[in-house]
Amino acid sequence: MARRAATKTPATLSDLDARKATILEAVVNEHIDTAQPVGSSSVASNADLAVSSATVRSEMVALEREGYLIQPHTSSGRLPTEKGYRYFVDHLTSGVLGPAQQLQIKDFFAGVRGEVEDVLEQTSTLLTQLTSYTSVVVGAGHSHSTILSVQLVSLDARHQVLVTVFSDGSVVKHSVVTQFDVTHVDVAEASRQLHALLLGLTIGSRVQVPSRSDHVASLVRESVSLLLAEQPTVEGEQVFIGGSSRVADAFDGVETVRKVLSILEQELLVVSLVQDILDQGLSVAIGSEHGFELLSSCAVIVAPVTIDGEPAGAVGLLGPTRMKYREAMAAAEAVSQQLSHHFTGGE
Amino acid sequence: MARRAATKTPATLSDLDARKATILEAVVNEHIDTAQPVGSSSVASNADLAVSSATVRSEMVALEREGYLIQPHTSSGRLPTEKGYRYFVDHLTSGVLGPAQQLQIKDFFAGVRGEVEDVLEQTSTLLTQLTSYTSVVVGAGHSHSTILSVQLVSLDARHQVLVTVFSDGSVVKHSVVTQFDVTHVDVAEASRQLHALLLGLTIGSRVQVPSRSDHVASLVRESVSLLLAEQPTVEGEQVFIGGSSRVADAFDGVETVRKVLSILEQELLVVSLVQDILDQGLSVAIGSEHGFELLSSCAVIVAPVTIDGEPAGAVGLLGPTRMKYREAMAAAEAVSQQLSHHFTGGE
DNA sequence: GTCTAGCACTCGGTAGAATCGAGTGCTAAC
DNA sequence: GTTAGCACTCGATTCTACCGAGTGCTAGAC
Repeated sequence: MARRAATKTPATLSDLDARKATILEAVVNEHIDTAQPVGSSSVASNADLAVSSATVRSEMVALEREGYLIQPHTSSGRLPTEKGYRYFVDHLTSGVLGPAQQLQIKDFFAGVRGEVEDVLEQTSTLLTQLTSYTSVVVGAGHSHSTILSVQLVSLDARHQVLVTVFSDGSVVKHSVVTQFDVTHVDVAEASRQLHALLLGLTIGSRVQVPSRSDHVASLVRESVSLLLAEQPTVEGEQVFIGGSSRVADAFDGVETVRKVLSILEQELLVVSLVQDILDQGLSVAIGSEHGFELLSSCAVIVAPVTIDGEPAGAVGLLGPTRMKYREAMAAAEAVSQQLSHHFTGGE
Repeated sequence: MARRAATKTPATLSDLDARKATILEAVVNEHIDTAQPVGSSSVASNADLAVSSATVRSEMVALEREGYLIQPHTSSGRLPTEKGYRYFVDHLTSGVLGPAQQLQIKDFFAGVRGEVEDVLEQTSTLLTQLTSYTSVVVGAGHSHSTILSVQLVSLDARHQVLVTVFSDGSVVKHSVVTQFDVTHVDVAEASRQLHALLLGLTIGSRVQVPSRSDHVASLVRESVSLLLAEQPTVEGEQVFIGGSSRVADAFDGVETVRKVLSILEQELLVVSLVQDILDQGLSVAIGSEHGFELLSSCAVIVAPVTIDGEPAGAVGLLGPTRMKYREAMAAAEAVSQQLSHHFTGGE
């Protein structure tokens, strides 16, 4: 699934002379603005190259031959191809946010507080407000965190709640149901044993459980298996999606909207999408560059979040391939940095 | 916000003679099927009334005068109005699910297990699969539950996690940040005091906190205020929305899709929407019957979930006003009953 | 009286023709 | 290498005619 762009791009992409590059950039910019095919004359007048439309046209023919542009039909303007967008993005002078947006980010992180989950969720709202695109915030799971505390609480004779606190501050709950009645004393004892047994371990650890057949031992065995059996890779990862209504006006076809929404519904897919892109070392995935067929008309921007230098999640933006890369990338960048700083500095 | 339908309906709605009722029903049924205006001839042939289209026409004129139907323009077929749908729904012979769907529900509840949250989330997926509409599952908050256990866990010198277990099995986490370094001993002592202080209380209770100025007392005060200050009405309520991509094909206009999605994004709104409808004693809210302007082209079906006879949440379905009421209501009904049973019987 | 067959009428939707114009490719001249 | 000029293409728009589904009305049948 991870196969494209990273390998192919450098070789093929950097061989555009200055004028071609300027023209390509102008086409992309205008198309992003207007959503229409771009003609040679508007490029000629628009860009700061002092050449006529005829010259632009012949250059466009070349750009089309090289795969950066396409014509929807003979004698219409040109559109950027995926490759065209890729070149554009790779050669983007990193954008600067407007002062209003900078202020908005600053205010947000100055004022935000509360639980990690709430901060992440509000961050996704912030990103959507900043960019008008659908945003994704992924918080890393606690797979590497150690267990700080384990407690078993009795609801009634056959129902207990297993509460685990991890060193990253996350709390996980498991329901334990027994086939036999247990007393408060049993639960307290099991709780004590579990705490002693699991303290300092991570999810996925193996541990020696008591093999006795009494109630306490059963409780302990059951609890341990519930807790340690979790998939260490994905469990505990948190996804917050903001502004999914924006897909409705980012894409024209109802069918496209449906496809994109159906992906967004599956949080695990979204996590792996973001992770995939990060793994490829990209900050933008355009069209088919990520492996998701259904998102072929989308571009995804990601920016990693770190805590104390350790990867701890990511923020992302999802829009049409003709999204406003410069602004969106700047926003994602700024927010991910602030978020990293927020969690690193002191919560 | 709760004003309509319940009061007005009985007087105005029940005065349709059998033939008008049959015609109205036929119009609604066909429109739901085809999404097109319905003409007199198809009604005449379709329904089991043995009259000509001309007779149907004159009846339709009457139905239009009384507000059950409208003509989009002169000389086209008729559409049901909100009032027409309301009559249709009120006189609906309660539908029966197909055997395949019954089996699907049965299998689902036979196989489902795990945390309450997971069950509710999967239930929303089930509802969407059954009906092809967007589904909503609301789990009641723990506002009336008592506190079973409170525990303060130290992350580092200035960060603690407050973990509270409620009698309904829910677990709530709060982060506590201090301006001063605290020792493990302090935390343990504060934890002990909190447990003693809060055991058996509910959210919103008032409690006497120590007024001393030492670290332990500060920790206790801070924790208590975090925990008890929560809004007892909405906090802790869980919302699971399934199949939001279905709105894309349930409505035609992009603008409508956008509006509906933007509502679904705001979970608190969804909760209050569902709650409103339940409070009105309705099981279906059509068009403007719920107070939400943006959802005026939607119908919402709700069915309450109870645990041991106590209200504990609801399931809902959201679709276009021309949704398949009979099937959708039957599905919501069946699922809510099974869900109630699932949580009542034994988790 | 109630129902229905018949008929003139309305009006949205569709198909085709004409037209427009943005944009192209090509070529000859600079 | 660049550009002005020009014929050409083809989607989009407009206009017209027309079809047909569906209506409302009325006169006659039951």
